[in-house]
Amino acid sequence: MKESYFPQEIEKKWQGIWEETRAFKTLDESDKPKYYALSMFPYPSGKLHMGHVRNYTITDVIARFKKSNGFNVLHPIGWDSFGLPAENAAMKHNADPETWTDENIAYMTKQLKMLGLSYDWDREVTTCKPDYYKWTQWLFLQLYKKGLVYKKEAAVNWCNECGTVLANEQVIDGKCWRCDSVVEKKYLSQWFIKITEYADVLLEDLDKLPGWGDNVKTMQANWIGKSKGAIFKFPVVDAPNGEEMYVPVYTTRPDTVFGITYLVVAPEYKDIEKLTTAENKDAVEEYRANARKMTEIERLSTDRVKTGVPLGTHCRNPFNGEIFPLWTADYALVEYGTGAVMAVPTHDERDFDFAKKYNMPMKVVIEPSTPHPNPLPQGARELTEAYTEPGVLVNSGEFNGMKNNEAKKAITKWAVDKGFGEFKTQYRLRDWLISRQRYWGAPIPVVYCDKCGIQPVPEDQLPVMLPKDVDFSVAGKSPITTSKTFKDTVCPVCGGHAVRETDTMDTFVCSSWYYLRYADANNSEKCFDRDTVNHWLPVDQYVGGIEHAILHLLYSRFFTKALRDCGLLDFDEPFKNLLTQGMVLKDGAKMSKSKGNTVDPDEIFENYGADTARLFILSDSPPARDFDWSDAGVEGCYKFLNRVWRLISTNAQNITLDYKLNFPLEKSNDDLVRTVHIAIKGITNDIANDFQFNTVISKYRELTNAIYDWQSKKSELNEEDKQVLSFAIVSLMKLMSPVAVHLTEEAWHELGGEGSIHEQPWCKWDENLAKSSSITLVVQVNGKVKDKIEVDAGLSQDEMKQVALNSEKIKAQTDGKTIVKTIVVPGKLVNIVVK
RNA sequence: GCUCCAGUGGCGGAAUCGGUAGACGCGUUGGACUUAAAAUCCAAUUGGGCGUAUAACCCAGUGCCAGUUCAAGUCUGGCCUGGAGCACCA
Repeated sequence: MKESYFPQEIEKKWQGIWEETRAFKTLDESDKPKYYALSMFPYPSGKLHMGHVRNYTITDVIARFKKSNGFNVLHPIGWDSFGLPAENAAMKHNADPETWTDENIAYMTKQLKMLGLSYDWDREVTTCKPDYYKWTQWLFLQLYKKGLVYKKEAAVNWCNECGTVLANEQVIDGKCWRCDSVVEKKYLSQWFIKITEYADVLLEDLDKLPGWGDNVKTMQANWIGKSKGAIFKFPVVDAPNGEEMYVPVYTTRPDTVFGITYLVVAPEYKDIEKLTTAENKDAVEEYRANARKMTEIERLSTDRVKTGVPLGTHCRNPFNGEIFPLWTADYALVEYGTGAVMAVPTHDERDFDFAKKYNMPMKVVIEPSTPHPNPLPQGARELTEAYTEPGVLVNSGEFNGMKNNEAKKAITKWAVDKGFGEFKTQYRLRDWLISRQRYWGAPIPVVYCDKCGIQPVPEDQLPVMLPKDVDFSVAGKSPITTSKTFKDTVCPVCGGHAVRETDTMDTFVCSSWYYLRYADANNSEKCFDRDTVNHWLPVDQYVGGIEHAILHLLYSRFFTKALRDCGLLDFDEPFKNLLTQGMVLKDGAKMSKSKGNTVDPDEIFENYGADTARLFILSDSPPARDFDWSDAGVEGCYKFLNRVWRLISTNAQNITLDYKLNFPLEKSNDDLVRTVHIAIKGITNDIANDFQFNTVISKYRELTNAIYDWQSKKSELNEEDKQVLSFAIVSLMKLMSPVAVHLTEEAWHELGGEGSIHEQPWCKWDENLAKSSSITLVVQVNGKVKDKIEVDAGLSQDEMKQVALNSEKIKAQTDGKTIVKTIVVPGKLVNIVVK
C-alpha cells in the first residue's frame, strides 16, 4: 500500500471501475425494503457550482448509508433542460438551443461523475428530449380532459426582457424571478392550470408532512392564503340606468357591518361604468386611466397615500337601512374577493386612512370589553387610529352587547336567512399560468380549427415535436412562430385546416413530474407504470434549495394530487421528507460571478480530490444552515484525509479484515473497543437524526485521534492489540465510506478486501460497550459544579453519593451547613443541596 | 403589519431526557523535529480577579428581563436584534 495519499489517481481509477461494473444500478425487483433518495435535478447551465456539490453530496451520503443498512435504494439524476438561458444563448450565437444544452449536459455529467456520486445513470431523465416531453404533453392532455386546464383572457404578468408571461409564483417583489426586470400587467389570452381547485387540500395536507420543515410549510400556507368570511350583497339605490343592481363584497369582518360608511370598488371592477353617474364619469375615467399606467410595484406599495374618486351612486345597507356612497380606489384589488370592499373606517386601518383623507363619516360599532381603561371616544372623529382589537358590539341594533367574534357568525347567519349573504372561504392562491411565448419548452398540444375551435392533439400524435426550422435572430416574438412547417396542420375532428398553438409550457410543468418518471424511466409505452410508481414513490428523502419552497414544491404536490385523481397513481404527496439545504457562501456572501467570490469545483477536484470536497462541504454546518466556504477549511479536510490514509497505510501489515465488523468483544477490555462502539452509535444516530453530517465528521476526527492516541501508548503490538487495531481501523473506514467514497474503497481493496466496501453492511454497535468503563462524576453543591471525580461506571446511586460526600472539596463546601437534600443522576452527577 | 426561523469564544459550530457550556475544526500563540523550509507531532487558546513563578483557586458567562426547578443554552411568559416569506388579500 502506498504511504502517501494520491486522491486524483485513486478517484479516477474507481470511477472507471464503478462505471464499468454498473456498481450503482438499481433493480426494481428486490426483497429489501425500498428507499428513494432524490436531489432536485439541475438546470444544465454549463458548470456545476458549489450549491450543486453540496446538494448532491448530501443525497449521495444518504443513499449510500441507506444502502449499507439494507435498503434497495433508488438514487437517480436528470436534467431540467428546457428554459430561457438555452434560448438566449442560441439567440446570441444564432445556434441551436439543443446543441448548447447537450454540451452543457455532457460537461456537467463529467463533473458529477468526478464527484463520485452513486447514481443509476440508466434512469437519467432529460426534460427537453422528445421521449420525455411527449409525456409532459400527454399529462397536459389528461389534466385537460379532467377539466383542470383552461384558456382565458386575463390580466397577466408580462416580462418584457424575457418576452413572455410569468406565473404569479415567478414574480418576486413585482420583478421577474429570472432577469429581475419590472413586470407589467397585460391582458392576454393564456393557458392556466386550475391549481386553485386544490387550494384547500394543498393546505390541509401540509399536516400530513411531519418530515418537512415548518418554514416551508408556513410559506406554502401563506401563499395559499386561506381566509374565512362572508359575502354580502348591497343593493344599489340610484343606478344611473335605473337597473336593479347589487354590489357584492367579501369581508372577514361581518361583525362590523353596522359601521359601514362607504363602499369601494377596484378601478378594474367589471360593472364600474354602470355604477358611475354622468357627472362623475370624467373623473372616474381619468382615475382608472392613471391606475392602468402605474406599475405593479407602485400600485402595491403600502406606504403610498390612498387615493380614490366617488362614482356618484349609492348603496343601501340591508342591515340598518343606511345609505352610503360608492367610490373607486386602487386599494381595492380586482382579482381578490369580489373586487369590492365594504369600508368600516373605525375598525380597519386602510379604510381609516382613506376616510381621514376624504373626510368620510365614521361610526364606532365595537368597543373594548368593559371595564377597559381606555374606552373609545364616542365621537369617532377623535379616533387617531382604527380599533382592530376584539370587543363588544355597539350601535349594531339587535346585535348590541355581543362579543365581536360571536357576532361574525350571527350576523352572517342573519344575512344568509334574509337571502343577501353567504359564508365564504377565500384563497390568495391564483391559477397557475403555464403558457410561455418562447421556443425552448414543451409545445402545448392543442390546435385551433377554423371550424371546431380549440382541439387537443390526439394522444397517438404525440409528441408534438419542436420545429427545427426556426430563426432565433428575430427579436420581439417567439422564435417558434418563425417556423414554416410548425403552424399549419389538420384538425383532428373535421380534417380541415387548423393552426397549432405556438406557446410552450412553463418549465415548471416539466419538473412537476420528473420524480415519477425515474421510477420507470425507460418506459416507451406509458408515462409510467402505475404499480412501479406506487412501489417507489413517495420519495423518501428529497433534498434541495429553499428557493423552491413555493414554486416547484407546490406545483409538484398539486401534480401528484391531480394525477391521483386521474387514476394514474395511488398516493397524494410526492415527497415524504424534505431537507432544504442552506446556501453556500464565501466571505459571508452568496457566491456569484458578479461578486467574484465563486469557487470552481473543478479546481477543488484537481487540487484536493472529490473526497476532500465531499468531506468539507458536509463538515462545518448542519445541512439546513448556510455554509461558509473557506480555503483553510478545505485545506484542513485534505490534511485530515491524509492523516486517515497514513493511519491505514502505516498499519497495513497489522490489519486483518477478519476483524471488520464483529470483533469478539468479550475477549477484550480494551478501551479502544469501547471508543469504536461509541463512535458507531454516535455516527449512526447523527445520520438518522436529521442528517447532522457536521457532527458525523467531527466524530470521524475523534475516532481517528483516539486510534492515534491508543497507538502512541503501545511500544509493540501483541496479537490481541492487532485485532483491536484492525477492528478500529476497518470500522473507521466503513463509517467514512459514504463520505470519502474513493479513499475507503482504495484502502479496502489494498487491505485485501473482497468486492467493494460500499457493499459491506453498516457497522453495528453493542449497547453495553457503547459507553466508557469509567465516568466523570460531577458533584454539585446547590447546583454549582464543585468537583469532578473519575469513578467506575458501574457505581450504584448510594456509592456515587458516598464518593461525593467523601470528596475533600465537597466537605469544605458543606462544612457547618445542613444537607437538605441530595439528588443523584445515575452515571452522571450528584447535587447536594445545603442550607 | 402578519408568519416562520435563528441569536453560544476571534470564526464555523457542539451539547438525546433540563444535569460538566464551548465537543470537533479553523485561526492565533508557543514548542519539538529539520542546516532550512514544507509536511508532521506536542501544548495553550470564553472573559475577569491576575503584570512575574510553582500551581491552583474564585467570580461571571449561551441576545435582554422575569419565572418554574435541587439544577436552565435547553422549559414558560414578556421583550430586543438579525434573516426569510407573505402583504393595501378587505
